[in-house]
Amino acid sequence: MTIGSKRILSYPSIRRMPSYLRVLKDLVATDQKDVSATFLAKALGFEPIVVRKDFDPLPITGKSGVGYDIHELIKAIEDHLGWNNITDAFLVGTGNLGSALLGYRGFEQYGVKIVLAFDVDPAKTHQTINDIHVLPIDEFSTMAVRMKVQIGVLAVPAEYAQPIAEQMIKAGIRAIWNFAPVKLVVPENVVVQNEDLAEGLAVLSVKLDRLKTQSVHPIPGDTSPVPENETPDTHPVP
Amino acid sequence: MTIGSKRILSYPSIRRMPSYLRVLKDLVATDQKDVSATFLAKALGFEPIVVRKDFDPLPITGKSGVGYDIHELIKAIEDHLGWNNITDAFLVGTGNLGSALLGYRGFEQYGVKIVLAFDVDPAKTHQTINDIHVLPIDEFSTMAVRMKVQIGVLAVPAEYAQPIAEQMIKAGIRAIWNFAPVKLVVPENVVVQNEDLAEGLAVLSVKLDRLKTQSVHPIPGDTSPVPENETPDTHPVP
DNA sequence: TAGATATCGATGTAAGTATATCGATAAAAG
DNA sequence: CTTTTATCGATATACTTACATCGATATCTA
Ligand SMILES: NC(=O)c1ccc[n+]([C@@H]2O[C@H](COP(=O)([O-])OP(=O)(O)OC[C@H]3O[C@@H](n4cnc5c(N)ncnc54)[C@H](O)[C@@H]3O)[C@@H](O)[C@H]2O)c1
Ligand SMILES: NC(=O)c1ccc[n+]([C@@H]2O[C@H](COP(=O)([O-])OP(=O)(O)OC[C@H]3O[C@@H](n4cnc5c(N)ncnc54)[C@H](O)[C@@H]3O)[C@@H](O)[C@H]2O)c1
Repeated sequence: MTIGSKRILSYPSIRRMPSYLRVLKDLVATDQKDVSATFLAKALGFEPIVVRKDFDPLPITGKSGVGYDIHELIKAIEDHLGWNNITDAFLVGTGNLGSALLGYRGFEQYGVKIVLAFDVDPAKTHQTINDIHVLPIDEFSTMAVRMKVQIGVLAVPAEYAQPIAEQMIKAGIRAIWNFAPVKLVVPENVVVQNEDLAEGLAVLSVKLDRLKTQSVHPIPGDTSPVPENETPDTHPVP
Repeated sequence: MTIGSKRILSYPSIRRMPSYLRVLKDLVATDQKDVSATFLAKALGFEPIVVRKDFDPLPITGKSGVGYDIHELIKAIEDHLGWNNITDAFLVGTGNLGSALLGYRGFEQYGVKIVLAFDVDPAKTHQTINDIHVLPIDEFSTMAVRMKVQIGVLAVPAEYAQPIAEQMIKAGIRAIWNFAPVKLVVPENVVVQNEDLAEGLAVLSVKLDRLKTQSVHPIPGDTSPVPENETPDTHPVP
């Protein structure tokens, strides 16, 4: 059973990688050279076993009794996610959410940089938000083709999401980060990642409900102070 | 094996519920009375089996050859999620993301209404965003206690997330929707839902990478037009 | 140097999800 | 009224993910 040894991260693993990166990058400032799975687990609220499993497919190896080399680990993760060289992205829809995204400097840490934005509303175009120019949507295709941009961020109202997605794809976009609560219909050679905030809200509601109903039967001699409470995410390979 | 029949939705199911709700509410406008799992599956890109499994724990039943009663289904979902009577929430941090969330009218559809916001920056307080008042953070506790608010939305910079969370909890907050990329340490009787956009970005990166490398070996006689491309989320009960 | 402690990596188990199959039922079509 | 089609619901299977155990190895301490 050694055929094609598993060098592919599962989606749950992939989702945890940004968290690891954050902690690891904080550690770089320290004089530490190595970090243990136990340490990362505690910092992030996972189980140490999960951490080691997550790193298992990466082309690195930890040392017993020591842990993983921090720099090696960071490099391995960034390599796997393709975050070493930052990829340019275009954003469409500079409304509430779109301009929040533009105002966020954090994405560059994750390999993506929004370099141009577009909107249909003349009141919003021909200005800059956080140093990013906002152009009329008509110029999207020209610019996308010229700059060979492959990632598009979709932050328009639901009813315009599909047509804008199609326009993106025609202009060469291969990956769409979709914030509109709509299932986009796209060709096979285009990937979509839907970001639906309502999912998290639904989970929160249910957790709160279940918390209340279960606390009707309180744990006998328990007044422990500071545990945790997380909700993860998983998924099979499409 | 009928002891305590499974009336509990899995987390993946819970995450799909908002999508169902959206489609169902659109259907209400129609004159349709029933909807089949097949229809919902097609509309959302799931498998019909998944849809039926998702509805199985709900206290409703579909009719063979017909489907589910739309109104019954909506009610069952909203009941389960506790979204029938809207719950008030407070938001802290009216920066880029926070004000985007305030500008969004959609959350009420999911049982949560942000009724007050708070910030530490005097330049941002004592104004309204989308008709929601922004107060100084010092007033949080008083207002939370007075209004018996149980849900807090955290949209402050990472370094302030933990202290603000603690302040929320002292004021009676039981559920925190956390947008800061930080693991919050909270007591057992408080639930946290972390919303980490980087997760989705990580998934998108990998999907794009895998798309490119696999397309080196194109599927032989395949030029099918409009398939799909989704990435779901799952998780075990804490 | 010897012993205690921490940690990895491999292997195995359990839990949770997704998917397939099939009989029964309801509506529509002939 | 009979046949066809669509659909649910139950059961079974496969797959993915999380979790547990244990031996081996490295570091630290006495
Ligand atoms: N704001 C939030 O917190 C939030 C939360 C969850 C989901 N969403 C989703 O994100 C999307 C955007 O939300 P928002 O609150 O920013 O809405 P918004 O109305 O504030 O912004 C939408 C922007 O898209 C622009 N636009 C409209 N049609 C366009 C077109 N054809 N081409 C280019 N630009 C166009 C508008 O001019 C506007 O600037 C929506 O689909 C919404 O459902 C938003
Ligand atoms: N903007 C995005 O697109 C985005 C994306 C992902 C994650 N986030 C996360 O969301 C959080 C907010 O991001 P942002 O872009 O809105 O940042 P921001 O700096 O624009 O806004 C932060 C707000 O919090 C306020 N604040 C600071 N300390 C406070 C305190 N002690 N009490 C009350 N208010 C306080 C500030 O005054 C400011 O208004 C951050 O943790 C960020 O990492 C943002």
